[in-house]
Amino acid sequence: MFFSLYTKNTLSRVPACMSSSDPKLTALVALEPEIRQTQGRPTSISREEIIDAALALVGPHRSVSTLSLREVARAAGIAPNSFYRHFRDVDELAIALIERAGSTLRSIIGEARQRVSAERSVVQTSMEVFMEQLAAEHGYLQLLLREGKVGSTAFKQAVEQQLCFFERELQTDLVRLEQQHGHQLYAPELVAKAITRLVFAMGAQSVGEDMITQQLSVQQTVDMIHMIISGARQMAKA
Amino acid sequence: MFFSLYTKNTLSRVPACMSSSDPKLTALVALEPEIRQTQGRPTSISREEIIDAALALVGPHRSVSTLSLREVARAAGIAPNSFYRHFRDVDELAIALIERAGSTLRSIIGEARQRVSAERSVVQTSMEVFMEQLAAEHGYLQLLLREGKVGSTAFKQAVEQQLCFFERELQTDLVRLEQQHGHQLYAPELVAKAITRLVFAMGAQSVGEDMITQQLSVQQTVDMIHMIISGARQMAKA
DNA sequence: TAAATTATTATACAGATGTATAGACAGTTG
DNA sequence: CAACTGTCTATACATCTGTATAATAATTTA
Repeated sequence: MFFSLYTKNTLSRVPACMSSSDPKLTALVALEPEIRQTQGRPTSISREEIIDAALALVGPHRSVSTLSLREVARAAGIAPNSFYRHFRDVDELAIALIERAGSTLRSIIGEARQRVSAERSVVQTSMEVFMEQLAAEHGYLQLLLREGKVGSTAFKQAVEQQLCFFERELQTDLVRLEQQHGHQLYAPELVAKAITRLVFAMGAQSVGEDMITQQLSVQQTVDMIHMIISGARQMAKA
Repeated sequence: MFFSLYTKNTLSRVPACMSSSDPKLTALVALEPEIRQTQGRPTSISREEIIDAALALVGPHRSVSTLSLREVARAAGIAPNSFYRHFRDVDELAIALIERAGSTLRSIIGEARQRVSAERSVVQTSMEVFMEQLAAEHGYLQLLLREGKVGSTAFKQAVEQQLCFFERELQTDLVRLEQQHGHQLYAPELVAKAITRLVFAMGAQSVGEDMITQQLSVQQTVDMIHMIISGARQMAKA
């Protein structure tokens, strides 16, 4: 009787709604054949499950580029060679990981935007969403922050795209709120960019720290943001 | 006749003046015995030369954590086991790399600060120095930016410490200059921190970009810094 | 001179890695 | 039923890794 050495382990799945729908983003990575094969043995494991396994392997600190093919295959419960049926190499897996992290965060941010539309402070809400995602166990944000610095140009572009998305949303919200309060901002696109970068930098620093240290970072960041906004108002008057 | 397999390759040295002199910093890494051994065979290769070799290996993108002991030893022209005479493992080497990058950059910036004492803008000069270093072929700045995001907790702490040094020096400069101009800053330590993080974030983004894109980033960053300072002045009045 | 001490070396070994090869499995199509 | 086809597995191999061991080289000390 046949007994496989590779037993598939159970891994947490992400909801299907989190899959990418952005044409530019999916164009970056190698497409998975959408059409099911009409002949031959069906795949026992999906591309997504390998991504899940890899995602579980890269902890809060580890870089995707340090993943080995055998390691991922082991975690996914398949033979090392079966990996090739889904990805050309580990780099292709890494791109897929980034793509998924980006698209997932997009959908999350989309939901968060509706919270902002209430009377709550943009700054406060944005920070909350950011810290939530930073602390989230799936680690998508941490992955983005990490690979943007290390990986190839493709990695960095993927991260940069996400940051620009943040900025654009923040800018429109800022302009709207300032008008409501009778203020005006100097170079609102720069304000949004400064805030975004600052938040990401401060967030990346405080990852893995204890609760009170994180809260201190949040408070510091909020103060910094107030400086920026106050300065931008001042410069608009001049 | 004896013939060594490992031939020492020539590598660019850095001036001796760039070695660290900060007590807190050297306490972090394993101390190199300052006192020359009174007995036994002298070391044929110095700790610094191994660091040079490793620095040459990690290019603009590669992370220090991907270096292998044998690889470094090969590049330094020594036997793999000789590595242990200088470092416990590769992680310790990595810390030393970060430490050197930080101390080197601070000495460079220290020199640049004297340029500032003329009538030129602090902000403008600081940014110029920063971008110079980002483009410099030794890659110290890129190393700092990279390892802060990727490596283990020890790496991150080492980078964090370097950033704190930057902040402290910037803070004293800011306070002094503001007093000279009859201004006052709200929470100068926060101002210094915000500027430092922002500059590093913007710099990390524009690394590898073309000249005009980089110059745009510089201008944007300068504007951002002006916002922060203007805001901090405003908040000091209130 | 010889002894002591330390740095460095060559050799070796167990484990991990990427991948090539050939065959076993599970479906579809005739 | 028997081909066909694509997926998976087991095995194997060359390479690289970190490190243990023992021997050698170079210097100081007695």
